[in-house]
Amino acid sequence: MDMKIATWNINSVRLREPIVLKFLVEHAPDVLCLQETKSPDDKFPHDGLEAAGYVHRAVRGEKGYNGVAILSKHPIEESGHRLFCGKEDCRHISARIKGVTIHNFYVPAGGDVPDREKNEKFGHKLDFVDEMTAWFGAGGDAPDGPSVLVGDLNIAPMEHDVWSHKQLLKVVSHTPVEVDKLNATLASRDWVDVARAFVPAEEKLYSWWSYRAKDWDAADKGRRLDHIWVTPDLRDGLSAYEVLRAARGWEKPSDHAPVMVTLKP
DNA sequence: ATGGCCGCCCTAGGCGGA
Repeated sequence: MDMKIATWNINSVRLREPIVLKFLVEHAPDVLCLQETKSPDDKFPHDGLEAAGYVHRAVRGEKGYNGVAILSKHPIEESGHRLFCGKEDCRHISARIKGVTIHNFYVPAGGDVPDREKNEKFGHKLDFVDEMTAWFGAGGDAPDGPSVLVGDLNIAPMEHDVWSHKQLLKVVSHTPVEVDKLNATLASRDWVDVARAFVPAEEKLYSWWSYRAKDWDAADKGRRLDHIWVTPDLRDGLSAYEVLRAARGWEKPSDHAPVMVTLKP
C-alpha cells in the first residue's frame, strides 16, 4: 500500500486549523508533518484532527514560537526527538510509521545578516545544520533503516530554488555557506532530494512566498525552503511529488505551501 | 523591489519570521 507523506510550515496550527482540515480532506495524506505550530501541547487542536482520521499524533510544541508535529492515520510505532545546539526549542520530532522513520525538522531561519560575528541567529542556523550532518553521518547515532527527512529547512540550495540566484546570494536562505552545509547534510546519508528527482534542476520550484509581496502569485518571488529527502533504499519506491501551490492562495494562508511525496512499498 | 506583512504574546508594541 502506498504511503503519502506531506510537510507544511503552518505558521500557527490553531489559527489555521480550518485549512489543515481542508488539506487533509482533499489530499488525504497518510502522514502530515507540521512546523511552526506555535502551540503548547495542551492547546494543540487534537479534537478536529482526531475526527479527520489522524488518530495517531506526536506533537512537540511551545508557547509562541517553533513547534513540530507528526499526524498519522497509521500507528506510530516509536517516536522521539533530539535537541540541537543544546536548546530545548521544539525543532525536531521523529516517528516510525509502517517501518519508515520520519524526521520532521524546523531549522532556524537565521535572522537578517549572513555573518555569524554580527548575528548570532545565523551562527545558530549554521551550527544546527552541522549538527544534523554529524547526527546522520558515519559517527552519528541517528536511527538506522529506511528514513524520510522532511521539514522547513530554511535553505534554498539550488540556483532555481529561488526566483533570482544572483539577487539572493547574500540573502539568508541562499548564501553559499548555508548551501554548502545543507549539501553536507544531504551527503551524510546519501539522502535523495525528492523534489529534484521529479522536477529538473533547470526548472524553478518554490514552496514559500513572502507575505509582503503585493501579489505573491503574479510576482512569484518564491524560494524552495521546504524539503523531502529519502534514504536510497526508498528511491525506487518514489511515485509522486507535488508542491500544493494552490494552498498559498487559500483563506488566511500560511506563507508556505504543503509539499507531498508518495512512496510505493 | 525587498519589504510595503504576518502571528504571537500576561493586549500593545516588540519579537521572530526569511
